[in-house]
Formats: sequence, C-alpha cells, structure tokens
Amino acid sequence: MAERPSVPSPPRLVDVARAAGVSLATASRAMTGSTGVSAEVAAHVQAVASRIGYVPNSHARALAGGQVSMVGLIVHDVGDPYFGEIARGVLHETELRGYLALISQTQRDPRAELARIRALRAHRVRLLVMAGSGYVRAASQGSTGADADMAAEVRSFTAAGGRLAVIGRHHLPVDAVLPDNAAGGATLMRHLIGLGHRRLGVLGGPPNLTTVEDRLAGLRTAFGAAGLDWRSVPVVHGDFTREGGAAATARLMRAHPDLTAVVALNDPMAVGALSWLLNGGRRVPGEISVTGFDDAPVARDVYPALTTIRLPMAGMGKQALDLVLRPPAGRPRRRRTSHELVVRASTAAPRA
Amino acid sequence: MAERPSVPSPPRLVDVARAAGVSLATASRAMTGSTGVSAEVAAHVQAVASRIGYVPNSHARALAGGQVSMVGLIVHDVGDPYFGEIARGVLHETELRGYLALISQTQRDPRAELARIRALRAHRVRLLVMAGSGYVRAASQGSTGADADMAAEVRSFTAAGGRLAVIGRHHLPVDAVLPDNAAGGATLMRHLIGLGHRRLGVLGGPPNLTTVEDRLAGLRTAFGAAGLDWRSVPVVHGDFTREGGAAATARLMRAHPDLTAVVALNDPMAVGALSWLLNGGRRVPGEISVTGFDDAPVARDVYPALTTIRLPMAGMGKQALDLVLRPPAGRPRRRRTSHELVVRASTAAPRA
DNA sequence: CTGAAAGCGCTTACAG
DNA sequence: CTGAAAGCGCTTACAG
Repeated sequence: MAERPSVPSPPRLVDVARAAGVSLATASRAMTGSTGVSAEVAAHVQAVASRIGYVPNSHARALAGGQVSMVGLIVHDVGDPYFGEIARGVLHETELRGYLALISQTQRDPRAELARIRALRAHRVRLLVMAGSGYVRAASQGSTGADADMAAEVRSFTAAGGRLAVIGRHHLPVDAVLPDNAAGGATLMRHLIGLGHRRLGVLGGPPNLTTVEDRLAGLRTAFGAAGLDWRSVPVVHGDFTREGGAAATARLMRAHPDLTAVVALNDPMAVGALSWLLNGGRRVPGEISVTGFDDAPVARDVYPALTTIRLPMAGMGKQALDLVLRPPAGRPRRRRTSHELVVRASTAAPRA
Repeated sequence: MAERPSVPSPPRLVDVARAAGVSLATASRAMTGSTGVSAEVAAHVQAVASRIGYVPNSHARALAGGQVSMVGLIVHDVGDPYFGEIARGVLHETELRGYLALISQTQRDPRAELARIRALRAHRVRLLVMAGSGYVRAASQGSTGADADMAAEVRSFTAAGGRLAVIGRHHLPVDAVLPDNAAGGATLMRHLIGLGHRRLGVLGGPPNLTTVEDRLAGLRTAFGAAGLDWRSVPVVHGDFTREGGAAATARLMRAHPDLTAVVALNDPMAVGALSWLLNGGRRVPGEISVTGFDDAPVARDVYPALTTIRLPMAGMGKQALDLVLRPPAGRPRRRRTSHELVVRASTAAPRA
C-alpha cells in the first residue's frame, strides 16, 4: 500500500551485501567472523556494515541456527541485597562475553519458577542460572509435586541441549554453586558458644527452604558437638526479610525472655531483629547478641555492626555463569564456596 | 547424517496443527488468541498444544512480524540499592504483563550505554527503560560527543517505532520520570538551616551527572533564600558509593574541620561519611550532622539512622514501564515524582 | 471461520 | 574463497 513506509526499516544483511558488492553468504560470514572469507573482504564488509548502521537481527540469527546471545537469570527478588550482589556478578560476566541477560523474579513461588523457565525456553535461551534456595522434600514421599515438576522441566531443558547452573540449590541434577551453609552455621555457633552463650534462639527463614534446613543443621551440629542439647534451642520461622525478622524476634522473645543470643539465618532478618530489640530498649550486644548470615553490604553499617558469615555472592554469580558456559560434564559439577566468620560489634559474651 | 538426532527437537506449531487436525494458520490464530477461529477449535488446539508440550518459538514469532515480548532495562548498577529498587519495580510490572526483561549495567559509562542500546535493538526490543542520571553538557558548546551520540541513537530508536522512557534524566526527547531532585535538595537544606547549621559541606557524586547538578541547585537555592552565601559552602566530588563518600569526607573534613553538617548527595555516600566520621571518633549528630538522599532501604538501619530525602524508587520503575507501554504522545511526557523529608537520628542542632 | 502460500532476515550445507 | 539455494518456525494478507 504505502509507497514510502512511515517507519524506515533498519538495514538488513542483504543491504550490506549489495553495498559491499558481495553475496549474502559472504556478508554473513564476514559479520559472524566465521572462516571462509578473505581477511580483506571481511574487513570491507564490516566497514560497509558499520557505515550504513547495520545491526544484525538476533531473531533471524537465532532462527537460522546461529547462537542465541542471551542468558537467563532467575532470582527470588532483585531488590534483596543477596540476589542483587549475585545479579551484579552474573551481569558483569555476561556483558564481558557479549551476552544479554534476561532476568526474572519469582518471589519464592515454585510455580512462578516453572513459568519463568518455560518463558525463557520460549526465547530459546540455552544458558540459564537459577539463584535461590530449593525446597525441602515432603517428608512422606520422595518429592513434592512442585519438586517433581521442576525436576522434569530441568531434565527436559538439559536434554534439549540447555545448560543450567543453580546457586544454593541441591536435589537438582545440574551443575551447582553451593554456598557453605552448613559449615557456616557451625562456625557461627562455635563463635557464640566460645563467647559463653548457652541460651540462644534462632530466627529461621521459611521452613520449606533447603537453605534454612542446611544452616540449621550446621548450628545443630556445632551445638551438639559442644555437649549441649539442641532441643533446648527455640526456632521460630518467618520471611527472609527485615519485617520477617522483626516479627519472628517478637515471638521468640515473648516466649523466651531470657535468651542471651539471637541467631538470624540471613542478614535482613538480623537487621529486623536489631530494630525490634533496640526499639524495645534492649542493649545489643550488652544484654543480647545478634548474628546474621551472608554479609550483605548493609551488615557492616547497621548498629551495632553485624557479626555474620560472609559468602562470596558476586563471585558465586560469576562461577555459575562459568559453569553454564562450559560443556556439560558426565555428572553434575558441584562448586562449594568458602565462608568466613566476620566478627563485628553485635556479639559479645553474655552477662554473668 | 544422523537418522535420529541426539537432541530431540521441541514440538513446533506444525506438530500441534497436525495433532489437532487443523491448518498451520488456524493453529497460529488459536495460539495467539487472534480473531478468526471458532471458540471450540481454538480451545481444542490449545488443549492439544499443552498436551504435547508446545512452547512457541519467540524468535520465529518476532521474525514473522509478531510482537517481541521483551522489554529492555538499562541501569548503572543492579547491586546499588537505588537501582535495585527501580529494577524490582520494573520487573514486577513486566512480569504481570507477560514480558521478559533484558537488563544491562553500564557503570555510568556513556559508551557502554550506547553499546547496550544497540544490543537491545539487535534483539528488536521495542520497549526500553533507562534509569540513571544523564550527563551535564560541556560548557563550551551545545553538547558533548557522548551526549550527541546518545540523542542520535535515541532519535533513531524512536523513529523506528521504539518506545523509550528514562528515569532521572532530562535533555533527551523522550518520556521521562523525573525524581524531585532540586526540590528535595531545597527541602533538605531548609531542614538543616532550621536546625541552625551554617557551616556545612557537600559530598557530591560525579560532577558530570545532572542528578548531582540538580540536587546541588536545590541546596543552593534554599541556602541563598535564607540570606546565606553559597560560596562559603565547600563541595567535594567522589563516586556515588560508600567508598566514594568516605574518601570525599576525608578530603572535606581535612580542609574544613569546623563544619557542623555534611550533606551527601546519595545514601551510599552518606553511609561512607558516617563510617569515616565514626571511625575518627566524631560523634554524629552530636558534633556533626549527616544527611543522605533517596532513602534506600539501608538508610533506616545505619547508625545513626539517616535523615534523608525519600524518593519512590520502585514506583518510578513502574511508572516508566507504564509510559513505555502507552502510545507516544505528541511531545515527550514528564512525570515528576514527589519527595519526602525523612528525619531520623543523624541530624540535630549544631552545638553552640 | 478456515487454508495455502508468501515472507520475515538470517545461517549453513552444498557446489564450484 | 565465494555464491545460489534451502530452511529455521512462525504470522498474516489473500482467497475461499
């Protein structure tokens, strides 16, 4: 209809080829940097392309069998400092290598996770990093419905040539970067026991997360190893957020007013605990010690500065991307991270 | 060669059409929800599609003229709380509407910004949100090279039908969400003047950012309106980070040891200032007051809790996405945000 | 309402 | 090293 389209369409590879006086095939080879073109011709084509402002159509490329230059990243919540740091690490690597990152949030909803993976597959993303805890299996049987669905989805993704690495999630037959949750929990508990604490309470995140389970296991092991009875330690669960931490602290302290230490299973919860305790006039660490987990950037600037376990979050993101870029191994790879106890001002010996 | 490909290829729309006993065209209409199919046929096709696990190939769709279901988001740094909150807002909206988000970091490098936009255009992204300050024009001429390049890129993007909204950036002929930087700066300054401060210093971010310029302008206006001489106020520049804030504070305090208030132009810098001052044994706010800007999540949990200007960051992300989803107006739209002074513990009257 | 056919912009065997 | 041609998996006029 319209002789002159109102929206000028961008130049295509044919336009480049014509302008450079070569065939489409040659132009394609020159632009993708593949072999089979003389260096001079390639250089000439590239010069022409940049002169006329040619930008390859990635959809046509992907459809024709070229590589998809996008990697997928699934996190629970980009605003959370833990995932923010991981995302920063992944993005940094991603961009170095000329990929673009497709990011999704799932807010810890297993069904949203499945939906996101499917959406990513619709975009033929072959490289995928999933950060965030997995879910504890139902006690009664092998696996919950959500678990089984996820495992099936993952199997079908990798069977179709997809590469997936998870961060902080086991139970999935793929490459994994595993933060040192259990060992970190144990280190933290030894620190508190060494200080003299015996009556302590735990602020757990959602009880169905394996991360919570693992950190608890570490605490329990070290507590038992000191000859103490873990059954004396109250654990209350709440959201892995500042608000969740404050609410859980309220419940914990009302039921057990005599605790000398509160162990939060991530930093935002610990910040919530500090806020609740300080507002209530409790002195930290004078009357009660508080610890976190992760060493998010906020940990060193809160009052009092938080004793916590440092995990190399941005590095974990980078590692996951490295795994995904590598061809699959015979069996899933596991990269265990280090952890480091960071002692700051929020812990001290209990008062006699 | 291989009779049985080792990687099973996913079902295509033809497979769905065949299994449902309809033509390709009908299957396509049923799957995209377009008109021209009877409701029964559409339902049947959809049922078949889901039974055989069909996932549409988004590249083929995009190439054939369907919609690209991705939106681009460009930020300076996802790990920074300001951009983390904005990203959270954009992603939330994005996912509600069934889009996927392509996120890029530019680390405040104008050339990286250009490269990212081009990469996004290669993916035929039509919807784009760019968050982060623009750059101050060179004093000598109309615009710097980077500025001109960006304006040209943006014009060409929108001319080709692309929709772009910026957050916190003027000087670009597109829809914009503009945080209340100047007014916020003025509010903050009035707060400090009201408290009795006269000798204050400013911790500016990179001097080439319009955000810095605008916040400074607000401070200056309110200072002048109180009959005070702005030339008496030292301004030192540094990175918009905790480290940048600490370093700038060191320079500021060495040159002007008698200041009674330090005004940081974003929260991370203020946190750095607190850290430097407290480490040096200064009492905040007893000896010296400190203020931030943005009200990032960290602001209320640092010691002492930060007096700052609250900007609705997640809401700004949502608004930008709304703008981009709307057809373009005759002239660029401007959405000015509100701001709110949040008085916490880091400010007090100066000592007599 | 339904179908046959063209075409979106590339890449990659296949020939030369 | 270079080119002509097929094909990737869809959508959308164009006919019926």
